[in-house]
Amino acid sequence: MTEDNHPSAGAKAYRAMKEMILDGRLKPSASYLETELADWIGVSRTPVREAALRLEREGLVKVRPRRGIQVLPVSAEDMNEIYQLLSALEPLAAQLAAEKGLDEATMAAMTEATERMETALEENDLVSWAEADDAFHALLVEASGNARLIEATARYRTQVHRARMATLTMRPTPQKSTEDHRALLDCLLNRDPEGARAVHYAHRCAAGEMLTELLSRHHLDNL
Amino acid sequence: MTEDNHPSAGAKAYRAMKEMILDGRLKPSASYLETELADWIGVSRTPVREAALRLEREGLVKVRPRRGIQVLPVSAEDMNEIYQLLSALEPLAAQLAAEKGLDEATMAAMTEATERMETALEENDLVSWAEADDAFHALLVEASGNARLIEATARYRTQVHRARMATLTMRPTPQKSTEDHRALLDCLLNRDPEGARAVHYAHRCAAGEMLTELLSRHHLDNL
DNA sequence: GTCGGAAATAATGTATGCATTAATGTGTAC
DNA sequence: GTACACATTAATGCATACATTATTTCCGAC
Repeated sequence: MTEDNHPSAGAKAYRAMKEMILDGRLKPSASYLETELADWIGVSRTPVREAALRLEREGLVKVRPRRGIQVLPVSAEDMNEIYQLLSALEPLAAQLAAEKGLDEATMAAMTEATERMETALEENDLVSWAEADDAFHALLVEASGNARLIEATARYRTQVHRARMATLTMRPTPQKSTEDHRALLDCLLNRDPEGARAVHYAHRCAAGEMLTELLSRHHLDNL
Repeated sequence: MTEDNHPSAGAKAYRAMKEMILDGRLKPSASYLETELADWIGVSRTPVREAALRLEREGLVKVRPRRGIQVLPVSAEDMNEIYQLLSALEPLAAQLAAEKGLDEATMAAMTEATERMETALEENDLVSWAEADDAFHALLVEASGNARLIEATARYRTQVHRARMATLTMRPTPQKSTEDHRALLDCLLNRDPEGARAVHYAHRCAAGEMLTELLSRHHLDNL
């Protein structure tokens, strides 16, 4: 049957389903049966069910009794909620990271991510820019050292990713955004917690407003 | 408005396990087998496993392959992490609630909770005080209208509850804390988002420092 | 006597079958 | 013709059986 059983089937189902949602193979608002997904992934219903429950907790799907596992569309209102949260959480991460100080590896990685954003901006390579931006934010939260904070922000990453990708070409050139990252990095290196918090809070609020405005203006309510 | 009134075995297992952790029938640091819990609750392993995975996601237990489901002790460091998060999340809730304005029912309920805190303080009834305090915070977050914010804070409620109960008799009389609530309520009624945020942020920071200091001073690392 | 390896045991992870339940379609009655 | 009810069908939720794997114990060799 399944010859590829080295990683656990539960993790396989989770990753497969998440990936399928992310790349659009499972369409927003559409519903899928447990059996259907199980066949498709190559595992039984149990791990699929497990994964569905987990994805439901993460807000990506809704399991509706007898009506299938529905991929939840991300609305402008959802992104507004998420950005409100991230505008509280990430500045906290920035503050904590500045208080603790960055270790060598993190410092290098964040500097590198910032430079990648700057060069991508010059070359107008928006996809590379977004990737570097994602990496920067992930590193920042990691650097806070607060495991629960890391976990909480990770939960929203895929949804933010969907929205960001959809709006990448509509948004203005991320000049200011890139400068914000450089400014935050300076605060981190100078061990200035209050500055880091303030800079990143402003950054997040601006990003959130820009994104939700874009989404509602373009009626992107089904990401 | 938790509609988890299903007679389903899954919900039953979840509630039973959470309750057993909360009231100490399942002891911190101890491990329990899936079969054991299933027999004890009166369902099969499947819903127990489901509940265990959910509780692991909530940080209450850790499922360790072949070593059972371990009830995680809450350490001073854990409470520090949680209070850092809540110090970011709840002030946001206060701000959003003040921006939106409270509906009649919420306004009444929060006013009532505040009054209960005040009378409980006069009568030195710490348990009632803590209950009213919990209710106030829950109402505040609900009033933010941000579903993800509500969900995120709910996740830490049981752990905070454990720590608060353990330290209830050690802490100084919550005079200042009660006054803070009254001040926050005024900000909410006056529709003062910035004030609400600031007042509640200060409140949360103070509460967090007090609690973690108490926990580490009394070496309460196994709640 | 101690260390290493192999086998047995026990607990998890997965699959499957069964029963419950909700949804839909058809038939009959008004 | 429409509405309501009953029956059929199909999908989930749960339980149980099975397979996988890790841990521990025992035996043998050095």
